[in-house]
Amino acid sequence: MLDVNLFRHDLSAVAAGLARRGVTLDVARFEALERERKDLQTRTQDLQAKRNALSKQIGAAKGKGDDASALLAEVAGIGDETKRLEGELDRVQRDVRDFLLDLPNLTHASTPVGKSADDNVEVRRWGTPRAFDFPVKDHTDLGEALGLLDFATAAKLSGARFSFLRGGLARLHRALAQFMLDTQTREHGYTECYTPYIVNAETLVGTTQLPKFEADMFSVRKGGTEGDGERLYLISTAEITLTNSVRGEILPADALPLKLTAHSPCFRSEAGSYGKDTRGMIRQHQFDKVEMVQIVHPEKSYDALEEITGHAEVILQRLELPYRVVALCTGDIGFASAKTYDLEVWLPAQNTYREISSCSNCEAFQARRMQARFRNAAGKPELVHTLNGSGLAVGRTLVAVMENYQRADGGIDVPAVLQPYMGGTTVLAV
RNA sequence: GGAGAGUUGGCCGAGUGGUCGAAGGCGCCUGACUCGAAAUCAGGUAUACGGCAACGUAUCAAAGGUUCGAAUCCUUUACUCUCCGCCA
Repeated sequence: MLDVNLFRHDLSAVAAGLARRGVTLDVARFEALERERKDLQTRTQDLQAKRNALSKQIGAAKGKGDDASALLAEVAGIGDETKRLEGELDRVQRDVRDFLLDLPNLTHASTPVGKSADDNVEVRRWGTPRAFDFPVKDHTDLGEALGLLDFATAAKLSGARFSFLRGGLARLHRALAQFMLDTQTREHGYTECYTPYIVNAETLVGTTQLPKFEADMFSVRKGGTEGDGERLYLISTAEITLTNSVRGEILPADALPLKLTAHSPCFRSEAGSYGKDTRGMIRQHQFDKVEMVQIVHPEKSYDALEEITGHAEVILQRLELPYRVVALCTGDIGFASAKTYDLEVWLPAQNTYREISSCSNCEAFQARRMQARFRNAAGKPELVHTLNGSGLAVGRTLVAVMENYQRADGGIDVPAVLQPYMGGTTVLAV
């Protein structure tokens, strides 16, 4: 959520900022809402002040044993009018909030301006795609031929866009997650967390999945589908739980930066993505991810973005997977982010780089929704900045390992850094 | 699932209808004292919104209700704790 004071003081600047994203700000609507809010607030508060003053006099009079009936007569009628105004004020304040909740973050000056993913800007490349002297297979063919990847069984159990792994591939999947977590916790100073996978609506508002993106979430009801209990949601990323862990908190300054990581499943309904990446494990309703979150001092957040991106890159480097870093343009960047780097890994079967990590600086956008603050040098609460980055998406990393490490005989070599996690296994053999 | 007790400021804790945004303590900040520190003493110390300001309004888990007036009374919800049951 953007700062309402920015709207009040420099509406045209906000409109210009949002225009960079291709979002048109309804200036007239905001101005109308604000006018109404101001008018209602002034009138309501005047009336409340009058009522409070009279009520105090009644109290004082009764305390002295005086007759208060004249005062009571005077205050009669104020009550109903106050209540009516309070209701209207409440309504218009909700409208203002809803208006703000619907708008994306302003992008950072360094975020390239563009309309779509085509306008993203490559920042750097690492590694050289391997030259194959045999026809490459994609991970689906490789996995199914090995009998380790089974989409038919997954479909029987759950439907499309789920996968069922067996044997060495299931273990390789686990090895990847372990390796990622170990690297981030031992070498980069993150605290490992285990978090709930089911969260309430308020949590999702904090990290901006609600109210705008409910269609992308899976939800359940307390008390079963028949119940009318509270609706809860399956997390689409551990960013949700890690970031919301500081919701409503005022952190001491020396608690920053707070660096958290978690390995979790992620559940995405991906409504509207039909037809894209229908084959294989690229786009699934359920996948695992190791997520990194940093809660930082506002002045440090852009340094932290470079750092967190580097932390994700280390994983790909250790796995010796070629990748490139892309700065997302204003037309492709996420709702809450001011600046985002995507890491794209080389997939030989697709002969292209595909997203495997996304590292974002949300500045105070999430913090404002969450009221996540720290006590600054002046002793005053100030909003923190929040960052998140995948370190990495485990399922897509598995895909990248399978395709980049495939052998002519259809087997898959185990990357050296993963072998200790695989009991010394060096190859998933035919 | 059943029974009971709770939820007040950064923290502890008082407050059962009126001048209570809230006693007292701790912590923190400023000043005095000191060569300096400790101790002591004095003052200060929530957040948001409106207003140039004075000041006003709201907030005592959340929502609703009663009342001229609610931290205080009523209803519902959430959470915490204790005991019983069940369970990995």
